[in-house]
Amino acid sequence: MVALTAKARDARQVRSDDALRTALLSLIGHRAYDKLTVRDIVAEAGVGYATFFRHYPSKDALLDKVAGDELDELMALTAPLLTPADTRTSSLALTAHVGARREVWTALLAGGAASHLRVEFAKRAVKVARPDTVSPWLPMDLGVILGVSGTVEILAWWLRDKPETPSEMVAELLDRLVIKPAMDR
Amino acid sequence: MVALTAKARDARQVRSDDALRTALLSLIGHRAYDKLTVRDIVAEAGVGYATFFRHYPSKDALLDKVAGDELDELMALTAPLLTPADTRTSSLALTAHVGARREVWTALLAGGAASHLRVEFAKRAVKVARPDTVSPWLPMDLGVILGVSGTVEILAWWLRDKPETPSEMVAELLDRLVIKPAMDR
Amino acid sequence: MVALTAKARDARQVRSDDALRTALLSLIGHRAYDKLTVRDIVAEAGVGYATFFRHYPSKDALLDKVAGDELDELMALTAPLLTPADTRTSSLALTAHVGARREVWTALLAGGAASHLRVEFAKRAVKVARPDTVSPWLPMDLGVILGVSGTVEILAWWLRDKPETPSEMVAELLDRLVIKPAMDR
Amino acid sequence: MVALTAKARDARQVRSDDALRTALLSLIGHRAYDKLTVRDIVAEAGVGYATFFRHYPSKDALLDKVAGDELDELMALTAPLLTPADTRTSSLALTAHVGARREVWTALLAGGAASHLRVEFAKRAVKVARPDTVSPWLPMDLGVILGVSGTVEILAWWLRDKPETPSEMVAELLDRLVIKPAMDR
DNA sequence: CTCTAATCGAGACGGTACGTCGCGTCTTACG
DNA sequence: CGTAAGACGCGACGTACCGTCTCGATTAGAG
Repeated sequence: MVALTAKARDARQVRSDDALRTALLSLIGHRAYDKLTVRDIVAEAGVGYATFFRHYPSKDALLDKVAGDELDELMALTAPLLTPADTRTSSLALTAHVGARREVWTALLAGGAASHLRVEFAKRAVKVARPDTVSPWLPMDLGVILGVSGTVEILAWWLRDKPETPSEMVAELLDRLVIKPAMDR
Repeated sequence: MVALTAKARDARQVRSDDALRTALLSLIGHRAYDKLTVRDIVAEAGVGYATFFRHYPSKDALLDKVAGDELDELMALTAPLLTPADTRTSSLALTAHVGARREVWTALLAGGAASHLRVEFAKRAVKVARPDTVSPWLPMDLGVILGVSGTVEILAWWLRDKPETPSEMVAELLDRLVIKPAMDR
Repeated sequence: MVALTAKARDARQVRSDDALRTALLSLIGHRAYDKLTVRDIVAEAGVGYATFFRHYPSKDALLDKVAGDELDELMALTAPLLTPADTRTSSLALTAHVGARREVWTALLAGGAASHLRVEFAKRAVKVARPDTVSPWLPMDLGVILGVSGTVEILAWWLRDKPETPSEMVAELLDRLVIKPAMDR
Repeated sequence: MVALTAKARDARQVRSDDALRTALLSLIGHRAYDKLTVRDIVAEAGVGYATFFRHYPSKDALLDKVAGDELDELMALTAPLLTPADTRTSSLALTAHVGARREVWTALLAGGAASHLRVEFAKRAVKVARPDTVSPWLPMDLGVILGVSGTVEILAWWLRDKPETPSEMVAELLDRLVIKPAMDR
């Protein structure tokens, strides 16, 4: 049995935290992230103003947390599959997951949050990047940047402009335009 | 016959406008764009606060103007060269020009202005995009998005992380990672 | 049963409000009211700028409140005494009270606030004016105007030019020059 | 032949000056004096903005000039008639003159300019005040103040509230309520 | 009847104060 | 006795006028 050392959190804390995260995602779907105020969020969450700051030091911190969790889930699914031999499987896993959580990802990629997402995405991508996954002539840091950027742009285009496109076709585009070019030798 | 160059403006207007644009570029190099206030800009420009709004309705409008002008110059040089047959020439023209105006582009690509630049860039790119410059299997709007995004990311990486890289090598990367994949059939 | 004295307000509100009112009175003594800025007042009060507007919609509103309260107190003392038979008692009550609160009244009557005071004074005077207190040949509204105006002028002259004059003598002047002429038949 | 010594002014100056004075009087009839901007006045006058300041150092200066001229005319007519023996003649001259220039005086007495008028009026009144025109028990400066104030109030009431009242009746009120009480011994 | 200097219109400019808004802290009263 | 409600200090916003100034265009009136 594992002694759950860390933080045994008050039930109310969990409730407030959930409310805040849900409220952010809900609001970001209808309004630009930077036109959103902390007061909007707490009103939507049905939570006291000061309570927000007991959970997050700023609006950005909440966004980073929400986006970060979502990205962690995504990375856990796709990164292990990423081998030079079969990039298609990884691409498909990615688009399938995003397609399944469409609402959340639409909110994150629209409404001005995309740039925050990009940063969080890049942080995680550098951790899993291995030298053998990019071509020798391509500096690895640039490879990561382009991989993240291309992925974000394709997903945003998909969810924003062509939501009917099946995830397999998006995976194909992702593989062909972003992954493959970086692995070409 | 005198070539009446459009609007003959008061000399003071020109002076203030120049001061504002220069100030923005100068400040953006040292501080994040969104941590910049209009008051910072006018202080740097040595111009009265209200004068800012006589020239631009907002901080964003000034940035868009500055970035837009720079982009217009860039597009004028590179777009005419963009043919499917010889994309390398166009890439080289682009990186050479950016390298020549290194300070300005460094300022625009660092400091949080990159997302604004991306938007302005895309506006101009859709105007020059022709069906024969992207593959049939690639929706043209997505092609433009990825072209712009990839270009911005590579330039930002170059100027920020590897300023010593010769422009020819950057052009090679640009061509291979961004242009070619979109033209592949 | 607890006598709930109307609106039980936050202690901070009371503190800020007091500070603002005191600051206005203090500043108005040294500088013309219309040369006074809201920023001056909040600086004197040791209160944030925005806080001013959380209490009053404008500088005038604060003055009207301060002057109004002072006038309410004055009217409560003098109006009941105002009978055609014995106007002297009323006049004396008035000058005695003003003399007792000399600093406040000096501030209100000097420094350009007199015209505001006049208006507030008139509002209250019309409420207590009774037909039998002015002569038949004198329209009552004009009677009120002249009564108020004359009173204000005499008080201002007293406090500004002849502060040593005893209140009894001022009451005599007030009665003879302002009250009596309007009651003469 | 009269040698026009003084300033032989440029015809354009005279035109601009007239336009400004007329514009002020015209505007003051419809809007409160202190809600009036210099730009409003020059727009109404059809005169350039800077031109205003070539004629008057401030908005107040223009008002004082306009009001002052009007008062000079009034004083020239009424002051000579002011004798203890026959104050009625003087009162009548005053109300008759104001009635004849009704529009101008209405503008000056309404619209917040009354307090400026009061000051200018008082300046002129102290110059013509003679000891024998006020009672011994009444300090002369207070006599002047009350005379001016009462006159202004009565005129304002007349023009604002009871414009149909014949000037003779106003003169009667003025004499009985303002002049006589100050001369009573 | 011309020429020249005064005057003008137009309006940009540096300032100052306005009143609003949102932030993040801190207090207060209530349940 | 903890928490929501919200007052507060702060500081940027964008607006409105102020009074100064620069700029050509025009126009009076002296020669």
